[in-house]
Amino acid sequence: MLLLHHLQIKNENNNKKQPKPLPHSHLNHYYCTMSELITYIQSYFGVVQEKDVELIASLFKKTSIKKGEYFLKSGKNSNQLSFIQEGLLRIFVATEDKEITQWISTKGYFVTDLSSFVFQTPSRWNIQALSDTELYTINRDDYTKIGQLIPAWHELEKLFIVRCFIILEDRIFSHLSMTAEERYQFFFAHNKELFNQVPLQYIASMLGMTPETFSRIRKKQLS
Amino acid sequence: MLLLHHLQIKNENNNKKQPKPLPHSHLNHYYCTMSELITYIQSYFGVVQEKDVELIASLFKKTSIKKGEYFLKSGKNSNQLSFIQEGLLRIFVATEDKEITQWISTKGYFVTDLSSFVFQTPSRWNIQALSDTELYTINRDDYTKIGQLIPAWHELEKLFIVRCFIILEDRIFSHLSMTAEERYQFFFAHNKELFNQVPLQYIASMLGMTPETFSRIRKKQLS
DNA sequence: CTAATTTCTTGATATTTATCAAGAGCCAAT
DNA sequence: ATTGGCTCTTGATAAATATCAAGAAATTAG
Repeated sequence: MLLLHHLQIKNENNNKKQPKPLPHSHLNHYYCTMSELITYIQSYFGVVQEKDVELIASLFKKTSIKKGEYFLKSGKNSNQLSFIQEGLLRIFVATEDKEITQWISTKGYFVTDLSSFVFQTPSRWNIQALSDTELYTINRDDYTKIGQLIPAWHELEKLFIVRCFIILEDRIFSHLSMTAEERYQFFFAHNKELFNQVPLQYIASMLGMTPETFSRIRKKQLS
Repeated sequence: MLLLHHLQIKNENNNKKQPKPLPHSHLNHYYCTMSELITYIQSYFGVVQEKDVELIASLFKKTSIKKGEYFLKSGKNSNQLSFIQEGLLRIFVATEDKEITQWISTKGYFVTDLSSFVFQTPSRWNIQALSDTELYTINRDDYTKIGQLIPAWHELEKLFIVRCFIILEDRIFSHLSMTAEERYQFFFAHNKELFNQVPLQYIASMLGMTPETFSRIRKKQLS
């Protein structure tokens, strides 16, 4: 029941066909959303088996963390994958002298350290709540069960991760081909809402510039 | 037979166990090597089934392309995945005024536009041979067969792609946290050989700097 | 081997971005 | 409402990197 609201099941697309990728959205996704996932599941299985969706949904438990608390600390193993129902999480690395924000995950996205979750290695990132956050969380053992119970799951999962891979390729490309100002503009065009919700210094870091540079570019854009 | 030389099958590790990730090698891989793949297959299946390896190997056909020829042109769909037996391929984007090199794939690596290969969308990259290159190539239909014939293949494939994902995460992080000089040093430390093999301007582009900046940093390092 | 072409280096200069420092604005807790 | 602590802005300056132009070195083609 938990997730059915988000799952948006529609019994269309009766034939099993190759999933289409979403429009190629440079830079504006990272971890992927539940509705994206479901679009995949639908197009992949044809009709989503109601019982399978129920099964998957039942394995996610509602959890929450308060602003400032950590979802994951670097060095720890990640044993959970969460869907953000409401709230914001910042993924960052603390170096000697400063923090580098790798990404900010918002409502509707999945979050985990994929590396740590999959391979059970120490997490490279800290993940901290920027606001009180509600999650639907599945632990690693339960997640493994999905693969055992739904034969085509791994194939689907692969497609999902490839999409994330592509998004990262694009993000690298943005650093090879765009100036700080261009990265700002692009990101702003696709993520306006975020600018009112989180400290701008984190967005600056995520885009690879200092808060001062960010502030100056921002001023220029507003005028 | 084709690939058995590379596959380096060893009938050790008799129990099926969780594959360990390779040491976390920031920035120095992108597409992954056959031996890495096989390490995975081995640890994943426990003992590699000789017949399965034969099967996989038999689907790869030896092909070659001459220096300057294209393995893939942007806009075309990628229908092949290749293992580089010998040679060098440059993955790049041609913009109005310049070319941006996204990566250089060397002997021992797989190469394709993953996005295009998996989703059959137009390739975003050009892939061109920097030298006469020998490949073992599998087409998309045959690749699909592997998944049909070896049930655990998709799970394994997922792990492989997650590894590639992690490498990209690190590469992004290098742009958020390192200067051009630091990126040069890091890359040089891990890829010395490449500096004698390809035009340095391509490495410069790949690291996100101009050839002039690259040249000056290089001079500084040598002295 | 030689000429043509491409690649690399170097210098001068411009632009972009970072750093440091100070103050202003904004929130949140008392 | 007031205080304290963040966060953001702004200015002055420094450092990093890009651009443009020319020539040197290396490579390739004939």
